[in-house]
Amino acid sequence: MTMNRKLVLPIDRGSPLPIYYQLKEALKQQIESGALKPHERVPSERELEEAYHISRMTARRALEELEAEGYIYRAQGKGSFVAEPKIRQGLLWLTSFTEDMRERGMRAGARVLRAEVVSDERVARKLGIGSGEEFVMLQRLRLADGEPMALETSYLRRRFCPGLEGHDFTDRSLYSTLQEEYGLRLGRAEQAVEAKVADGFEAELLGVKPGAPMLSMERITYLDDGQTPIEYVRSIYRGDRYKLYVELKRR
Amino acid sequence: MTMNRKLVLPIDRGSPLPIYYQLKEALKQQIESGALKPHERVPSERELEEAYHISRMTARRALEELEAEGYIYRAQGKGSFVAEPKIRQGLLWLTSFTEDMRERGMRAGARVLRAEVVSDERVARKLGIGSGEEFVMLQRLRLADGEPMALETSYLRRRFCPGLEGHDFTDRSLYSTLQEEYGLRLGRAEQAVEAKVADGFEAELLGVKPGAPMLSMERITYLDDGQTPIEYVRSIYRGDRYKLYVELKRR
DNA sequence: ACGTCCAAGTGGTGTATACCACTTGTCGGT
DNA sequence: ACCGACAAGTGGTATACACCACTTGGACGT
Repeated sequence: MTMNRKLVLPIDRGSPLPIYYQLKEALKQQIESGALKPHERVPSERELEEAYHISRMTARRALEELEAEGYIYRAQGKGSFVAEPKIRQGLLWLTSFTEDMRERGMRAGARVLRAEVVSDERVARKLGIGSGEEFVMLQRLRLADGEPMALETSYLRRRFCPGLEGHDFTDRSLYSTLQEEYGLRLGRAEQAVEAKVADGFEAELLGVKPGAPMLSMERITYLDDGQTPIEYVRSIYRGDRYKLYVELKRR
Repeated sequence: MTMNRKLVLPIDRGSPLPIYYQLKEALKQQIESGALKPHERVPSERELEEAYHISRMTARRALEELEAEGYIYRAQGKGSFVAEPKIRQGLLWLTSFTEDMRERGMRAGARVLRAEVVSDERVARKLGIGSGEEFVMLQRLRLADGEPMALETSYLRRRFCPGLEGHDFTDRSLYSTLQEEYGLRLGRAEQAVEAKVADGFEAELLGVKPGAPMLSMERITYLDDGQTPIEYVRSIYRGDRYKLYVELKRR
């Protein structure tokens, strides 16, 4: 194809956003919208260089990042091509239950079981903080499309979010409340995933039989400074409704 | 610190390996050996430039890749620093069982249960290829420190590795055999993780009770062109011995 | 003694250039 | 008709340079 419909992508040299980033996002949008189809050729480094009057290294950087994010694949001597739509990554990203369900095409909901101030030595130890500290403990039955999906128990350090226990989290995202009401921005988390079987309490709440397979997750969340622990969560998901999807790369 | 013990890393300009790669691997080795400790400063881009008479962009590329692999973290205006091991170990990579167990500090082993040529329509459909294609099916009981850990069933496209079924994979890594004997380099994989309970067959082999919790994984592996499927694997891990540790980042 | 400012050092972005390895199609000779 | 050589185009590596944003610590003034 030499017809080369030019794809007039909006690159703004005055923007505070880097050029390679603007170019990357523009191409990404072209791919996600379907304007560029899987296995279709994407402009080469030198074509981009000429089209936007940028240096090849800048064009290259945009393409490199698109490759790293799985949007395109590249082959020496051949060119760069649109990759097949990948499975959305459930692992790797720190998201709330609400965001997770939306990505899976389901509607998130909750039934608040407990919301109170507690002290808990075990939790304090997990977070590596003094055992005297108080937590806001929030236990919710999480629903997806109205059906039970998971039992989620969060412990938040009260000194960072006093009064949190007074909010109603039936229809409200915990993470957006932390951000908007308390100015707390989350940065990263350490999560452990393991298989369990449902005990009587969990089975009753989640509508499965005792002994049914469950995915159990334990998470420690840190603020965006990367080192201040803010939350400990233990979640148990129905094994028949919940899978994790991961894209793995070779090191 | 200006004392600057020089860390004479071996960089060979005549080598077919790229300079940035040699530098990256050398620094990686320094970190893994403990010569560079967590949160310790690693040489800056300009220091590396001068020390090895390479350009800054080359030094930069080595550091960028180390950051992407979780070995270091970088901060504008401050420098580059060694990351804590748990960060690195929490990043998921496409690895073999052998490599995974080594990271966990255990010794990997295997008992080969089946190694034969088969056709399987369901597997072909998973890989998105023609249903007539033959596979080399390899089923192994995987051991960690001599104890059963997982049951692993791999299907490899026979046209890419004819005769693979003749090898003995008791002590041999499947992935290194693919690389060394057939020149097949793996690039990426899509993996699904879910909770299951052990059936009678699995329980017997793995030494757990029927109904015990298990982590089940399904993986499709692609060659390093990013689009040619080469392998379908189904693994089932003992829930009492195997957990996933993941480092989550905020998007 | 205290604060302000600034220079030096760091990583981040961008340009311009060169050569290499690999793929593909074409032109030309046999 | 075949095949080899070659040119053109692609991504991969490397150099050298310039300027920016940000952090830190020390010099300087008050």
